[in-house]
Parts: sequence; structure tokens; C-alpha cells
Amino acid sequence: MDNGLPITLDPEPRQGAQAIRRALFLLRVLAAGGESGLPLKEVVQATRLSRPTVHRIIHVLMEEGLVERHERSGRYAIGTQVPELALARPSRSPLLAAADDILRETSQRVGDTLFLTVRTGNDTLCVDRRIGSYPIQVLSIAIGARRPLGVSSAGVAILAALPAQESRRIAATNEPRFAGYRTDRQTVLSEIADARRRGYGVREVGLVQGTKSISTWIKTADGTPAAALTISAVRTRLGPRREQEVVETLLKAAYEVEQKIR
Amino acid sequence: MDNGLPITLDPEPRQGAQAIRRALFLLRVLAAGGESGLPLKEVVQATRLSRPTVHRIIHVLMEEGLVERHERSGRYAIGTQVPELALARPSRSPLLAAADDILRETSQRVGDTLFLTVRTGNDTLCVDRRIGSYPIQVLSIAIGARRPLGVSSAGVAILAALPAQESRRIAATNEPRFAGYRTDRQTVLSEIADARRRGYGVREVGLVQGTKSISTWIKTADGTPAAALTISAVRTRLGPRREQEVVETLLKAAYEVEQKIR
DNA sequence: CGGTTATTGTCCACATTATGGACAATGGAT
DNA sequence: ATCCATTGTCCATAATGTGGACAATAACCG
Repeated sequence: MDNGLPITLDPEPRQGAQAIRRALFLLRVLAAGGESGLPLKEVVQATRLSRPTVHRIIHVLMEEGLVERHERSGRYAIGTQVPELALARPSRSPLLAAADDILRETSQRVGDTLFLTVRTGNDTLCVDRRIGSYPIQVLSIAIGARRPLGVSSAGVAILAALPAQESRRIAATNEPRFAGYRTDRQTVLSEIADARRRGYGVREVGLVQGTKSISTWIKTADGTPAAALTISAVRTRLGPRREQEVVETLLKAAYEVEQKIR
Repeated sequence: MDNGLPITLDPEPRQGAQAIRRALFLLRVLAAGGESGLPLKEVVQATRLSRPTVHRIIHVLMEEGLVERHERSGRYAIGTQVPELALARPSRSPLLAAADDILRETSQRVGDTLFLTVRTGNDTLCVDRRIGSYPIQVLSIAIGARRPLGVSSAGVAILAALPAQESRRIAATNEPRFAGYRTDRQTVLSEIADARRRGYGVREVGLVQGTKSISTWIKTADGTPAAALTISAVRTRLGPRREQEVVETLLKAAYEVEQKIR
């Protein structure tokens, strides 16, 4: 696969921090659990770590305030310290700022809900959502929703925009988590291939019954995908003809965002 | 010191996570560096860890996206992943919601800038700020500003509201960081004692020349301090007589917040 | 410029730390 | 009252993370 081009490969990861890496991975898994959090068991399954290890790390994170445990349910979730640490950063990322106007205009034009989704590690994260004017809107994904790369059309689009090698690596890494979303590695890999061929990602069978999603990718100057732009609607609203129209609109919008963030 | 009362002592901290604890401590130190971040050297000083250890951990955190390095300055700062993790939580804490109206009314009444500051670990963190109507306002502290407990009037107030044992422990822990704020443990301890006697914290010599701050504490139902309510103004605006008036207003506002969060 | 210092980065022998198998406790469910 | 599912704890042991010593830059300066 080495074609001599200056592809930026990740330098071999630094050693001597297994525990820290594990803890951060745990945090991301917990983040995927959102406000309601996850029971220990699911965290163990998603991480493929031993239960004692997960237990120990999660309790240390609790002592440190990065994780909370819900009184009633016993589920573990992201704690108050995390947003507190986040205050050290400017409130709005360049991407969000750049996409703001474009999202508004585009969602008005197409009438359906638009999502802006970024990649964060091996996950997708919904960072903005604009509701359209059509009376039936797909709102299943909220801002902050996090899923393994590959299980949503946005995730597939982002994987399709990555070098094949890396997308395969991520699909392999996320494999243990796919079961929870009723998919598997083979399916994801073929969806990625489809998306590469088409130039955009599609999901006929959304996580919500009867919905369909289409995603285009947004690349940074160096060619790595920065985000995905997704439209979701009830399936009947995205038949072949309209799919073409909508895709054109999305591609144009994605291109505009790309220009703004350079 | 054991008087038989059911004082909640921290259970002995869990073992087997030295590295994780260190990494989180590093994150908090970096958070104190705000947007501009800190050079490695200062992180080393603040943490009292060996330089190789800090270096290794910080670079792992960079690989994981929790820390960024500024291109120009080479300083390390909190990275994009942190706010991304924070999206897993509801946007607004109960405290902020409860304090919202009260802060607005109170800042209108007194005319000077009000700050709402919480304790997070061994730090204070400014989580809200309301600017008053008087033409000279002290704005030195921004939302997100983080300092070791003890160096601001808010920090002193919170320490004063904690059990003596714990406030002493924190003052000792933070000692290495005090130098950077031109204070020391002895001074802090005596300020805490003063605040306990008075019922509120005062700082005649603010971090900014010629300003003065007064802080009252806000306690949760279980008696632990949840936050501090601070007024800052140019010193001449807080002479003895007005100090009394302002303190009464602050105490009343703090009491109202306390009622709301129970 | 060459030289000096301040800061950041790397290496690796070694001791401490973190690991996970096995066992215990808790708490619903029936 | 008994069972099953889930969470919690222990501890011998291997592997991980540590920090002293050395190296490489970057910043400063005459």
C-alpha cells in the first residue's frame, strides 16, 4: 500500500502509560453512556479489560471526581470535574464557528435535520444539530451523543475518508463494541467501501426504524477528515431522486465548511 | 482531634492507580494554565514530579488528545477531547441554575462584579461572573480561571468552611504552588482563621493592585462548602462601612442559593 | 556568529505498581 | 428461602512506570 506519498503515519505510540491509556479509554466509554451512564458490566464488555481492572480504575476516577455513580441505578457516568476541566478552553471550536451559518442555511434549504459529527479517537461525537422545517423530524441523536466509529452513517463517512489502513485498524479496535449496535466488522467494512465508491455515506437502516441518513465528510487542509455532515429523515423522504439532490446540497455545504476552516 | 462526632473522613484512597492519579493531577495543573497553557518546567514545579515522568505523561495525554501543545510557544494546554468528554453531561449544573437569578439581582443591587467560585479538588474554579453597573469594574478573573485553594478570597472562604483538619491538609498539599501567587502556607492559614472568626473571607491585597475582595461561602445540605460568592471592587469602594452592607447582602444571597440547592 | 545557559527530550536498570484469577458479598428475582 | 446476576475485594506475581543520568535542542548574549 505504500505508494511513496508522504502519508502521515502515527509515530509508534509512547510506552509507559498503560494504566493512563486504559483510564482514558474508560472515560470515553463512559462518555458514550451519556447522562444516564453505564453499568460496570457493559463497561467491561466494551473495553475488553478484566473486571477487577475496570472496577479499580473506575473507582479511582470516582475518587478523583471524573466519574460519578448514580444513586439509584448504580450506573457509572462522566462526573462534574470533566466540564470543569473543559472550562480551560475557549468555548467554541473553529469548526463549530465555521459551520454555524452553513448549517443554518442548509437545514433551511433541505427541511430535514442536519447533524455535525466529529471524530474523537475511535468514536463519533455529535457536536451540533439543526432541526428542519418539515413536520416529521428525526431527532434520535442529541448533541453529545457518542458512538463507536462505524455504527452511524457519519462514522462510516469519516472512516471512508481515512486511509484504508487506518479505517481497518479502527474497525478492528471497535469490533467488541459493535454488537451493542447490531452490526459487525464485516458489515462496517463493506459500508465503508460503498461510501468510498459513492463519495458519501448512506444508512438505509438507521438505528431508529424507518429512518435513513446520508453523510458527507469534511476534510482539513492536510486531508484528514475533520467531521461529517449528516442529514436524517424518514426513509420515504429520501427516495432515489431526492437523495441525489440532497447529496449535492450536502457536498456543497461540506465544501464551504472546508474552505472556512483552512 | 477525634471528638467522637460523625465527621465524614475520606476513606483511605484506593491503591493501584498511581499513574492515573498523576495524570489527572497534571490535567488539573494544565487547566490552571488556561488557554495559553504552561511550559513543561512550570508543570514540573507545580506537581513536584520528576521531569521525565511529567514529560512522559504529558505526551501520552497529547497522543490521546487530552492535551495540546501550542505551535509557537511550546506550551502545553488542555486539549479538544476534554470538552468533548464534557458533552456527556447536562449542560448546566444545579448550582449554576440555582445561583443564576440570585447572582443577577445581587450584582445589580451592589453594582460591583460578582463571582461564583466552586471547589474542584484542591483548586478554586470560577464558574460564573456578573458585571455590575459601577463604571470601574474588576474583571481580572474570568470564567474558567482556576487557582490553588487559598490564594484568592474565594479559596480562603471555602477553606474556612471546611473542617480544620481538611483545610490544613489542603494548605499543605498546595504549598508548592503558593509561591507562584506570592503567598505562603502561614499567610493562608492565618487568613483562614480570620475568615472563620468573621464569617466571611476578605482579601485586602488582591492579586490585582488596588482591589479588594470579599467572599462568603455556600454550603450544601451536608455542611460541605459547595461554592463561594465573591465581590471584587477597587479598594476605595469597599471601606469599613460599605463592607458591612455588602457582607450582609452577600450572606443573604448565599443563604438563598443554599436553600435552592437543597 | 561561537559559546553559554535554560529548557526539553530520551534511555534503561530497577523497584514499585498495576494486573487479573479466584473468591466473597450484595441484591433482585421467583 | 434459594438462585442467579452483578458488583466488590484480595494478593502473588509479572509487567509496568519510574527517575537518575545523559543528549539534544532552543534561547540568549557578548
